[in-house]
Amino acid sequence: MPELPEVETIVRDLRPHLSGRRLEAVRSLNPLVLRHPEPERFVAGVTGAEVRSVGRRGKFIRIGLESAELLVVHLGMSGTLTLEEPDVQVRPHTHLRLELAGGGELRFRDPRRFGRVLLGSEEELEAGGLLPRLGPEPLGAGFSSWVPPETVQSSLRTLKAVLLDQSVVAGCGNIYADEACFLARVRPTRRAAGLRPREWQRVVIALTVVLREAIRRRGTSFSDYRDGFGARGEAYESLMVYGRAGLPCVRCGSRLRGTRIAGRMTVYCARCQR
DNA sequence: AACGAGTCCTGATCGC
DNA sequence: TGCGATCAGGACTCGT
Repeated sequence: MPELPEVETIVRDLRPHLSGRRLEAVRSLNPLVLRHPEPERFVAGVTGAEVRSVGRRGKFIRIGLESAELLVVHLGMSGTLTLEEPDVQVRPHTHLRLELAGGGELRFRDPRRFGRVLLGSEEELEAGGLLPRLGPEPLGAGFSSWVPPETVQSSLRTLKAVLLDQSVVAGCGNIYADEACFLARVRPTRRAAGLRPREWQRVVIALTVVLREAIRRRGTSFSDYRDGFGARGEAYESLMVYGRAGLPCVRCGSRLRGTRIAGRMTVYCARCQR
């Protein structure tokens, strides 16, 4: 599932190929994935526009157009955004195809259709409540000294639930929340309010470490994720806890426990994480 | 207000 | 072998 490292990898892959290029035509569009605006306006707004920037905020891909509008893509659970040669066969569940001037095609594919596409100015999208408010970027400057807000420090929620809350920290999903908790040696089932300052500090540092390492490995290909060119990432092999319930802890060898927090599969080591 | 639960959706996997 | 049931989960909506 695409989280911050996967989205960042895609953005880095696409940026040099999209920047300065013109979006010639919308070759196909499934209205079901288009959250805003109406299809007619979307096509009119995209057609002929030059790409000025390719960026990311949390798990949102933001493609800036010369019109100052943003083409925003969220990959949901199973989404991919790839650059393809036009003659490469279009796979099922491809919901958006943007033809690039000078060859190539940007394709958004998403079998489970949890992803979505939006177009509009930042102000327009925010005013319409189409972009959720997001917490700080874990890889942004100064995050290593980040202290969770009072609302979190007094929250009855679990640490895991807090890490998954995009309004608290942007970009963390189920995989890296578990990985960060393991590296920080803090149990994800703990109440957020109960964490001591030094434990918070460990979690914060651990989160940046696991995210950076995953980016270095070009993302985790668990099932659907692919980079900007359709290739798999190799971070899956280096996961310490996610998907490893019942298997030995890489640190102490005891059996990793699997449980469910906030509806999400959660894996931790009861011996290493307190 | 804040939090849990339900919802959407398809493909992989499992058991009979 | 084949088919139905189950599971996975990001972010949104809806109750409590």
